[in-house]
Amino acid sequence: MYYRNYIAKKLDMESITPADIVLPPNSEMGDFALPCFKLAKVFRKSPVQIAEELKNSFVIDEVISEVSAVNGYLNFKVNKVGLANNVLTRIAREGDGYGSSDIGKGKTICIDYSSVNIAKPFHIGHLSTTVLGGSLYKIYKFLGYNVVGINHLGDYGTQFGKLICAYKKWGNREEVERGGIHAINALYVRFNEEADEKMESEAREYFRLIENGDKEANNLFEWFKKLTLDYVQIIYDKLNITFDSYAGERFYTDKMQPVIDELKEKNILKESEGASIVDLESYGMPPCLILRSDGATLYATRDLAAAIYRKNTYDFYKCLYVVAYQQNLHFKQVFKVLELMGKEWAKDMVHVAYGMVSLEDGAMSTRKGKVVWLEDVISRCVEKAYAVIDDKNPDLENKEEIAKTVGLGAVIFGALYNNKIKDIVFSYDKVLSFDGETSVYVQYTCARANSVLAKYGEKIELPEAYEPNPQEVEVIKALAALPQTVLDAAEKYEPSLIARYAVDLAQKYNKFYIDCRILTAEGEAKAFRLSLTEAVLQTLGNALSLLGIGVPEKM
RNA sequence: GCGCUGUUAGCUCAAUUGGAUAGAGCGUUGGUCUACGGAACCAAAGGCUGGGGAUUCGAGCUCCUCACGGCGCACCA
Repeated sequence: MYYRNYIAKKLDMESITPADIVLPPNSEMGDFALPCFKLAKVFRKSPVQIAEELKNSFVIDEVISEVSAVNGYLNFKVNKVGLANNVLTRIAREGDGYGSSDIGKGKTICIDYSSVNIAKPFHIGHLSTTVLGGSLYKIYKFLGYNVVGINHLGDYGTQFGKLICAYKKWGNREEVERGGIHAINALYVRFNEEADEKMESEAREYFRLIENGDKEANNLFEWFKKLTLDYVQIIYDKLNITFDSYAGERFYTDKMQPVIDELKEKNILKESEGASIVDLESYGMPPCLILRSDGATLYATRDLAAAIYRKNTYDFYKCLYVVAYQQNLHFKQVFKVLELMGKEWAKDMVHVAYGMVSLEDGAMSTRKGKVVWLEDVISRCVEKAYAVIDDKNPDLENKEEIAKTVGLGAVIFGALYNNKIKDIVFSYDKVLSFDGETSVYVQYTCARANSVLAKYGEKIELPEAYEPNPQEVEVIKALAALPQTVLDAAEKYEPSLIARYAVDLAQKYNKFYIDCRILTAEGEAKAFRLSLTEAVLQTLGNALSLLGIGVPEKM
């Protein structure tokens, strides 16, 4: 942004703002450019002529070293010595904080993500919300926001009555202790396969018992809940995911009545076919169901209560829901109802929607056993990483640790590399591929950089007057782009921008690395290239850590 | 039927939000190889950006329309 501001200021014209300064397609043309087409109307001259005139009146200085006019574009080249110095000193000074900011100071962002269901194991479909939310959490923290990570547990509903019913009929304590969450899930699956009308009604009764505080039913439920949370915690630890609140659906049991009262009071609630709804027809949406005809609350009721509770508790600046696009309509309805209730903060609610995961032979189905468990994906990636390390670098210490960093990186990176809205067809071939645009490529680049620095082993001093060659400039420019990339990722709720940034920087460094000797270079070139290497290592590490991915020194 | 969303190289995806010659990875073909780590690098081939229209000096991006896929549309979450 610095250069854009500088150029715009220097041009000193009302109709030119820093946002008008663009980047040329390649750096031979220049480092920045001003398209003069819009100015053509203002000045009633051809863009070519305007560019030419601007070029002639522009005074070269110590920041901008060259100006040229090409086909209606005014192209600028910046002084590379200054550029390199600014970027490299800044990275050295800011270290792990390079790319961070304080724009979020004093603002709170709530992020609802992962939101596991009690008694259901993690499958590959839960990966997106978990790593997307986890990364947004880190990104906003990095930008100075106060962040509240919320795991909105799925801990309410008749399925828990079914589960208790199944457990009482077929289960026993040792089996569940031994089999953990998969044993619980098996009971639930069996219920859905075998239950008759009698069991269904028993299940409804058990659910009522939970609701009414029955001791036995609640003890069982709490036990299932604990087993689930212990189980997911292991996965969260591996994925570098943290939460500040586990207030789930049940937490809002006693917070829905006030919402219903408020809706009535504000005359928004309507009777329809025996149920209570908020009519959204004039907004082109189906009605939002608040109470079933039997008086029971619904999904939307709880989400309304949760939103209001979060606003009251955290006074958020924004409240994000990292949930698949399947629920687009649901969130549109809930947000609209909040607006109709007169909550001016309804505009701060954001549904961060992402694409669906399916398998190569179609949609996943727990009932049919067509499911890929996340823990299996993780262990296969780690095993593969171990095998490759063992093959290429058998004498390495901490091979297990490194394999974890590499394998888990691949799992996370694979889920974050593309635009979140794209659907994903899961395939083991893809997650287990460690070539090309992957976290492994980025980590490998870091390992190389580390290796160079370790061989040199002395303190590195950045030379002040070194004129970088074109390949070095490419790396410098890529390095400079991290702060803006982090801001963009936050603004668009899109961690993939950071993942792509990391690959881009790694590619540029690798190109430089192949063509330019570092340790055998002479004098200033050597010192500069070592500084560059240090900066790349630091910056790649910062980028990956925003995704929850670590960087091994060797691999 | 209505709404949301997607469609870019053989495959998986980018494209600085309307700018210059649409770029990467995988795959294919050919090359770099006694090294600062080959999990790398270079080169070639591969495109009417799903079709058609409109707006604009300029459209992969905006608008209209059609086609194909995904998701959703009242008592599940």
